[in-house]
Amino acid sequence: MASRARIEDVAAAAGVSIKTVSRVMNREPNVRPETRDRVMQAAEALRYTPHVSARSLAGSRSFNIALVYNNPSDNYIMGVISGVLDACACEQYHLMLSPAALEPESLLASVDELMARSRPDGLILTPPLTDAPELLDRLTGLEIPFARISPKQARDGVSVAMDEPRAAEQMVEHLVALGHRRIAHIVGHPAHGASGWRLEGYRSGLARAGIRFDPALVVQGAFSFESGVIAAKQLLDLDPLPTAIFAANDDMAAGVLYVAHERGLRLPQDLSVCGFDDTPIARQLFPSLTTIHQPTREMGRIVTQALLTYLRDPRPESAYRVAHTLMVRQSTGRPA
Amino acid sequence: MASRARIEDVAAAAGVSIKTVSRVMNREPNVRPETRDRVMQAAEALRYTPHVSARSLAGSRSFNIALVYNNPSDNYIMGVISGVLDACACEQYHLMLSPAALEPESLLASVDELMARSRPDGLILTPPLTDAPELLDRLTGLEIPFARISPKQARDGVSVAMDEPRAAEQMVEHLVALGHRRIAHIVGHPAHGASGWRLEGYRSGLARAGIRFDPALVVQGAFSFESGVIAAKQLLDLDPLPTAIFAANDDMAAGVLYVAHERGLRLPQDLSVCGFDDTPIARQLFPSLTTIHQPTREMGRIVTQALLTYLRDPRPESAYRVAHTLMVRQSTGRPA
DNA sequence: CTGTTAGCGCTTTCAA
DNA sequence: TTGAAAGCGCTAACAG
Repeated sequence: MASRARIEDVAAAAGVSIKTVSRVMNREPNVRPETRDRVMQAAEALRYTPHVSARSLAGSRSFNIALVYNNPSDNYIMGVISGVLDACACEQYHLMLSPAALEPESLLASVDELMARSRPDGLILTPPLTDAPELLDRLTGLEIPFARISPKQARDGVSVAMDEPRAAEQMVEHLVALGHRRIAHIVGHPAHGASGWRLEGYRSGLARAGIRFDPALVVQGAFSFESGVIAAKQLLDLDPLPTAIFAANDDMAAGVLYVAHERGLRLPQDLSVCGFDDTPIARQLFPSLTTIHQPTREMGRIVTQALLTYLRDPRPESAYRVAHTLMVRQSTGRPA
Repeated sequence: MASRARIEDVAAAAGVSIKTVSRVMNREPNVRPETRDRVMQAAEALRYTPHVSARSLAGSRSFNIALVYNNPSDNYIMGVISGVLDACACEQYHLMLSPAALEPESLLASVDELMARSRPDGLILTPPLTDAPELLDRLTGLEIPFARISPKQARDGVSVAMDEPRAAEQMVEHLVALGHRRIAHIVGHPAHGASGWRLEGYRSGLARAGIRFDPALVVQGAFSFESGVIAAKQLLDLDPLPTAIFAANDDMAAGVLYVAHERGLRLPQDLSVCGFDDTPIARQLFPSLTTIHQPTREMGRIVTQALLTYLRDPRPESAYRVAHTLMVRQSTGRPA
């Protein structure tokens, strides 16, 4: 590979000093438009790309942001990653991946390691790390900016979230409209804010339909397929059976479908099932799953844009909200 | 954050020159063990971590490797990523993600962009990019080292793969042992080497069992759920029906299950179905899917270790092989 | 609005 | 086996 053009080559070609080139490349003010154009042309002609390490060393920022995650769902993380990369591409930032443990000790250890090695300019936290108090305290202490996806507890700083209670409520409304009254709910993992919000939406959905809340119809799960299987067995041992089961995510809903099939129930005639998130599995199950679409990629993109903006110009408030969509498929229908 | 220790701090603490510290940190020879120990202790005491940008600028390597991917399966990519990160962590390398298009023009454009911005020291290619001729030619021209996961066509350089034909053959053996003779196959996407290997294994499995190859039982798919649905409909319109369908991946097998359920077939009594890859969906479908486990994380780890080794000491040959596992679950059984 | 100078923290080259 | 000096390519602080 022919050695790349350097800033001084561009400066020479444009007949200016390297500092002026630097100004243009960094979109700093105080450059005459005419000069700017000349520099831009020279840069393009030489196919000049600033050397990240040199910028980083001289400017003491790394142009890295890190995504700290601990989430069993590959689809969720890949969605977020795609969005983060979309936003990074626009601003010449790079993404560092940082899988982390949940236990405070090793979580903090891996974050310290990350800070030492990658020296990111900012972090993005995914649930449930988004609400890990030790982590938030550490980052605050380090004075490193971070952005949070779907945080349970509000704080100053950058965040993005769906209106999860409302989405869950709409799911219940959908079931009620089909004629269901005996609607069960499988709660998600307690560490995730989403579990509480979805339960909350479930309850308010029932309340709005004038259906009494029945604790026997609410079972604790953990967002995993296996936890859905266990919860489904418990719910399908009830007498009378619920006519619908609303699982707090798609994986648990898959567990419900599994048990329902094992027991020979016809879906959705004998039992309606719905999930949450709209992961690819929702389309691939039989019957295909009614669920709430969570726009993970968009969330990743928005929260990253907001973080990068924040890095330039910190403002205390920037909580973004994204829209969800109810995806009605084959797993919900009128009760027999 | 208190400013981090620099190499000169370590040098001062250990009573040596910064060059000696540099030698120790880079595991270069020509340092007395005693001196080395002293430096190591000082480094540890000061919690010294070399500044990546400074190393990169001075040493003209980036300590980045890039993963170039274009693969619809989140699980596959996340598996590989996890393995790559495992290997990177050991050697202080960083991973840059580079989603790419399949069309040669934009593929090359995004790779050029990657090279300009991240200046990776090496690349890792996933299928089907692993076999994109334009890409391989470009990288060879640039003289940038790359490693290939599951390459279709052998070349010099680093690679890792499973024995896919043998795995597919074993799957057929499993079906034959259950008593199946009329075994259909859904072929994967033509751009992937895996499609050919799995078809090859299917054919040799039949041959070894003395079963005549019947072209009517082989249908083209594309590795997607939808393509599996279409192929399944075609196969299940046959008369007589096949007693088993071997899909070249799990997503297509999910499509087969879907159609089988729609048609009221009992599984596995009326039809055995099996897939390939052992993605999470294999456990979550009903009935759970017999499949071949592909160790994506291990593949990512091995190919990265090999690439990093190659960067230090290029050798023409380093093709690694990983083991697969037949996962027998509920979707295969004796034909009625 | 533009240019000059001095580093950023490390590796390299060469000398000791 | 060790060290001194000279950059790597860029930005920051200041001067014009």
